[in-house]
Amino acid sequence: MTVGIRDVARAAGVSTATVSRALGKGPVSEALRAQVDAAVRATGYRPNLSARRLRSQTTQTVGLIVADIRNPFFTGVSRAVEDAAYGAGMRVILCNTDEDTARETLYLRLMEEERVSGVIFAPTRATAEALGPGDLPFPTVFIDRAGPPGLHDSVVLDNAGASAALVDHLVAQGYSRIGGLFGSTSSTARERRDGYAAAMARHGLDARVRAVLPNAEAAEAGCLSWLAEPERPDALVLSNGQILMGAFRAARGLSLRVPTDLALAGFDNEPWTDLVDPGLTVVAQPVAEIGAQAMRLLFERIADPDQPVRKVTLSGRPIFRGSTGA
Amino acid sequence: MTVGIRDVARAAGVSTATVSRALGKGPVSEALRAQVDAAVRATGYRPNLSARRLRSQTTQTVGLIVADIRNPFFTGVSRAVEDAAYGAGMRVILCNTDEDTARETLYLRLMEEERVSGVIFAPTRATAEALGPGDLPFPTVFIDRAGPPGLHDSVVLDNAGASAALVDHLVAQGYSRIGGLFGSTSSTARERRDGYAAAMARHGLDARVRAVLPNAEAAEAGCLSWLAEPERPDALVLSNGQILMGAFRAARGLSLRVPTDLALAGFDNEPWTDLVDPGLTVVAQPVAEIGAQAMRLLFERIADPDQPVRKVTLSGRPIFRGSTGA
DNA sequence: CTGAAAGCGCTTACAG
DNA sequence: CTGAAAGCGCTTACAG
Repeated sequence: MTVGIRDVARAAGVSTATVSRALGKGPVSEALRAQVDAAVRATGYRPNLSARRLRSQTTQTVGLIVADIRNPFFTGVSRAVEDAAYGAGMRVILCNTDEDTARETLYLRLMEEERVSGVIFAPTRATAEALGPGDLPFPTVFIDRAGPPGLHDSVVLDNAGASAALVDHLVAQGYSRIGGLFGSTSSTARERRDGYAAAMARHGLDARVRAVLPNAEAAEAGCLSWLAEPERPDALVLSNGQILMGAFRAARGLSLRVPTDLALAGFDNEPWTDLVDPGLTVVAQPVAEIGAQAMRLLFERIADPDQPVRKVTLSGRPIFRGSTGA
Repeated sequence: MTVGIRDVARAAGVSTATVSRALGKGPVSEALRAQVDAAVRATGYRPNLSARRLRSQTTQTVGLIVADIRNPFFTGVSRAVEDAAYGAGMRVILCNTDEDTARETLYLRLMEEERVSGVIFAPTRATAEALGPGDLPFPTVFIDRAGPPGLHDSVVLDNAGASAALVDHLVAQGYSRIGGLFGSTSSTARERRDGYAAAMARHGLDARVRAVLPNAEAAEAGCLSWLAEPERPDALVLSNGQILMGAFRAARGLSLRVPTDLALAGFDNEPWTDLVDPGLTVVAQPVAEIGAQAMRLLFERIADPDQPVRKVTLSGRPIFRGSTGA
């Protein structure tokens, strides 16, 4: 009932081999190609991709495993990855782990069973550290989170530098009791924390660090208790857009005036950050560039599996707004 | 070099048929199953899904085609769909059309080539109206946008009712020059427009309707020119979260005070809508419920392709905030 | 419960 | 340029 390549061949009066060549890039005479095209249209033939993949031993597929698809950072990266993939004639399988190591394992296994050409992966810190170079049976590029040095290709932000820029700015604005709230699951959050701590030390200030799960709800709860303490910070550095949102909610819940009572500075230039009052100071990440570079590294790794490991570090762009008195 | 089912069979001292049965639900003795499990672990075997799909003639895959993955409405729906799918042992292929009919055609074709079990689809109005019941070679459930009555299963919001509730509320708050800005590509936007117009007529007020592409940039530009006109509205109904954001930006750009100079009421209870000042009155959509119902309809349609067409209509929940003087 | 054999729908050497 | 034939890695009647 469903039409196969044999039906097309019969309708065109040629062999299945010729149909296959006409559909692909094989050498076929103009006359036969026209017959095949007509037969394809007449029969409504659609090639079976499972059969094609099995036979040709190439899936033309890349996997993209992100930590949180609701996070606009990953939405932006995934669009760039998809654009690059479709431009190269590949499709992408998108998976979302919710920062859960069990789901990471599950999806890594799925990628293997799908026989993907390669994977772009934003791993939790736990998984990044557990994974040796030989543990992944396909070329892999880490994004947003690099893992231990030298093991995997990666595209990341200069996290320490970006954190330091925020601290320098806050100090210049006159703040000194500057706290830092960072995600607990990613190496990126850790780098941002370390960059914050180094900058604080450079200014001769005490680092005040806390960790939360990187979502708005957890961040709000963490800030509500922290900001109720007598020794509360007069400024906060927040390690991503979700945590920044939670902090902003907490400040509002406690009726703290921003930036007078509390300054806020974070990551990710999400659309809402300049919609609130005051606008929020953030480091904008080059999401499209991150996705595009990741695909480039992946393709080059697929083409030459034995080349040395590469790490691309991109700079963030600080945007100073009212939340830090700018 | 890559290990196949024959290698596992050899290692376990059984036939490939037994390995296949042990991995699936076939009848196998406990002893042999244990041998197979050990051999799978020893060899690191991963089944080839392309081969499995080709041979078993079932892909265990559903397609999800959304109009804009950056829109939190679709992100929310897709999470619900994925949860339901994985719970049923199926995977999902997610595609994003950007409201572009050419990409809709492309992805519909991809779904066919992937031999998906079924598709959940948020079509543009143009595509929904062009598609007869026989034009889709797989079971399909429309979400967010129903298309012409009686042709396809669908899960939608009571759009007209929700629009009317916003108009009634604005009238009760004392507004009368109430304009409506609606997306130009979806049947949903059209229903919201019609519900708005009917409610305005019921109140004896003139409807003032404009259309834009459903993204924040286009909406902001449209509002900037509209609100600069002498006969400008004193309140706006906006047909989705992106358009609402554009309108809010325009009001700020023109230094209009909300709700004194201009009231705003829209759709989609996105996290930022209660973060801005004043908070924005919106109709919250039951995104998780929409996704779950769509999967339910799809599974039932797959199980019984000849059952009558069904349409599930869900109610929105109005949330009144400061942007309408509430 | 188990194995030998056929075959899912394609692509690709191999001959011509 | 074209066709006949083999085979990708599985699953599933068919016998036993």
